[in-house]
Amino acid sequence: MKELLSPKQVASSIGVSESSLKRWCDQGVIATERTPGGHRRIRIGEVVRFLREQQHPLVQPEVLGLPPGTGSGPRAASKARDALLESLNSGQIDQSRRVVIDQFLAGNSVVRLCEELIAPAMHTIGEEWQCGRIEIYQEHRACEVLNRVLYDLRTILPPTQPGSPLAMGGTPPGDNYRLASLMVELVLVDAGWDAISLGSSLPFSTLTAAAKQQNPRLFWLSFSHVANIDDSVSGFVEFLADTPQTMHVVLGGQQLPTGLPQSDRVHQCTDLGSLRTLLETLKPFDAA
Amino acid sequence: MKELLSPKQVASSIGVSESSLKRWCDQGVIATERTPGGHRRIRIGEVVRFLREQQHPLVQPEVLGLPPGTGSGPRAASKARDALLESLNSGQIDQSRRVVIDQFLAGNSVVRLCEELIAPAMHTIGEEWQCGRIEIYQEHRACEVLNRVLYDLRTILPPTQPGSPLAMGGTPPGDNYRLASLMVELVLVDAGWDAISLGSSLPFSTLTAAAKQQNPRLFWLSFSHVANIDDSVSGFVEFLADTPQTMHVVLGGQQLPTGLPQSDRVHQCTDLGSLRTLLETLKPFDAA
DNA sequence: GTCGACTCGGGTAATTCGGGTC
DNA sequence: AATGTCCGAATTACCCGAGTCG
Repeated sequence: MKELLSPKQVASSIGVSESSLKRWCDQGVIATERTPGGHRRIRIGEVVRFLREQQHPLVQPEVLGLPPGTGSGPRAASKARDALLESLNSGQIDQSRRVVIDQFLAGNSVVRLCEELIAPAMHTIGEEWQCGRIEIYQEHRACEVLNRVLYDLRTILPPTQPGSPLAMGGTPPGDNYRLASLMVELVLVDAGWDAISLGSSLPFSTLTAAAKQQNPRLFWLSFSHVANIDDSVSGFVEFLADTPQTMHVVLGGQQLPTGLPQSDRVHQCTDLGSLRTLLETLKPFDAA
Repeated sequence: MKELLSPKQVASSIGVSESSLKRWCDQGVIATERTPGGHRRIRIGEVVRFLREQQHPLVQPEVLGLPPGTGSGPRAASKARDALLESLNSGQIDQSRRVVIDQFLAGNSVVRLCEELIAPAMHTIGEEWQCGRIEIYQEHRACEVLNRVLYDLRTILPPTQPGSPLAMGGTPPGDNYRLASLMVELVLVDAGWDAISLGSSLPFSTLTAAAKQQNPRLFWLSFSHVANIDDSVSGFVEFLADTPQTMHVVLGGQQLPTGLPQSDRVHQCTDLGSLRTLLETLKPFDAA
C-alpha cells in the first residue's frame, strides 16, 4: 500500500476526470506534493479527508487499499448499527469493516464511531449473551473482528507526525477486554498522539516500568472487568507514586472503581467524548 | 548506521523508482558519490536536504536504520530476525511491519515467516523476559504489534474465494496467547481456507457450540499455556464427542498436552510446516 | 575465486504536465 | 461556474544485458 498516489489513481478511485482532480489540487481543495519534475503526488490521507469533508462518493475503493464495496453501505446511523451487529454476530470481517469505514467516510468522527456504533453493538452482543440468545464464542469472535476493524481505521487516519507526544496504556490485571484499550488508542491517534496499547491484564509493576522507561506524556488505564478492587486501588496508588509526576494519567472504562486517588494529573473520563475534550485542553502541540 | 546509502535504499525510502532517483542524481538535484566501479552512493544528509528542499514526504523513515539485505538467503534472514527483534522490543509498529512484509515480498512463504522470523523473535523475547533483561509489558506490546502485522499480511494474501471451506479455532480456557491462533489462521488463509480465529481462553462448551452452529470443515486448537491438564483432556474429549464427526480437528502449540485421544479426524501438528503439509493432504478444493 | 544480489547505462512504454477548447 | 476531452512536451516507471559489490 503506497503512501503517495498519482492523479490518475486518485481520479479513478473517486470517479472524476483527471482534469477536475488537477483543478481541485491547484485550487487547494486537495493538498498535493510535487516531484522534482513537477508531477503531483497526493497523500492517501488527504484523499480520505477530502471524501469525508465533501461527502464525495467513493467508486473504486480498492485503489486506496480500502475494502471493495466501500462507499455503498447505509448512511443512516441506526441502519449502520443493525448492519454491524448482524455482521459481527456472524463473524464477517469484511462486512464489519465496510460498515464502519463507510460511516467514517461519511464524515463521522472516530469518537462517534466508537460510542454510537461499535460500543452499542458490543453492548447488545453482551446482553444477548446474558439472555442466552448467543454463545460466548460469538462475543469473542466479534472482539477479534473489531480488533481488526479498529486497526484498519488507524491505518486510514493521518499518520503520526514525528515528534508527536507519546501515549500508552492498557488494562489492569485480570482485565482481558483489549477492545476498550484499542479504542482509547484510536482516539489518541486521531488527536495526533503517538499512541500504542500495551495489551491487556498487565501487572501494575510492569505498567510502572513502562511509564518510567518510555516516559510517555500520557498513560491510560481502561477498567472493564475488575478482579479485585482492593488490589486495583493499592496497585494504582503505587503506580501513581512511582511514575513521573509530569505524566498525565487517564482513567476510564465501564467498571472504573471508585475510591481511586485524585490528583491534578489524574483524569477520569466516563466516555471517549470526554477524553477527546480532555485532549483538547492538554493541547500538547503548541510547541510543534 | 551507514553514512552512504545505495540508490535502492534511497528510492524505496522516498517512494520513487530507482530510475527517477538515478536521473535526479545525474541532474545534480541530489549530490552523489561514486564507488571505484561507478556505483552511486548517496550521503544520508543529502537525502534529508533533498526531502526538506522539495517538500517531499518521507515514505519509509525506517530505512535509515534498516539493514540493506532484504532479499532471500541465510544472511538476510538473520539480519531480518535481528531487525524484527529490535523493532518489537522498542514497540515500533511500522518498522516491524516493514521487516516482515519485506521478507514476504522477497518470496518467503507464510509458514517460513512465522516459523523462522516471528516465532524465533517471540521466543527470544520470552527468554529475555525470564532473564530479567526486559519487562513483561514489552512482551505484551510485541504481541500487540505482531497482531497487527499478521493482519496486514492477511490483507496482502489473495482474498478468500467464495465457496472456500470454513475453518475456525482458538485457544482453550486459561490460554491467552492469541498470537499462535492468529498464525494458524494466517496459514489456513494462505492455503485458501476461509479461516477465522475465535479468540483466546474459550470454554470447551462454547467451542463445541461454535463447531455445531457453524459446521466448519476444520477446527484448530492452539495450546500455549495449559491451566489444568485434566480439565483440558476431559473438555477436549467432550468436544470431540459432541461435534460433527466429519470435522477435522487440528491440535498444536508449544504446550500441547499428551494423553489427548487419538482419532482419524484428529491431527497433531508440531509446527506450522506440518500443518501446511496436512492441508495439502486434505485437498479440500478439488470441487472448486 | 565463487556467487547471489545489486547497480550500471540506456531504451521503451506509460503517465502527467499545462493549456486550450467544448 | 463546473466538468470532461484532446493536445504536444516533459516526466516517470519498467525492462534488459553487462558489470560491480560484498
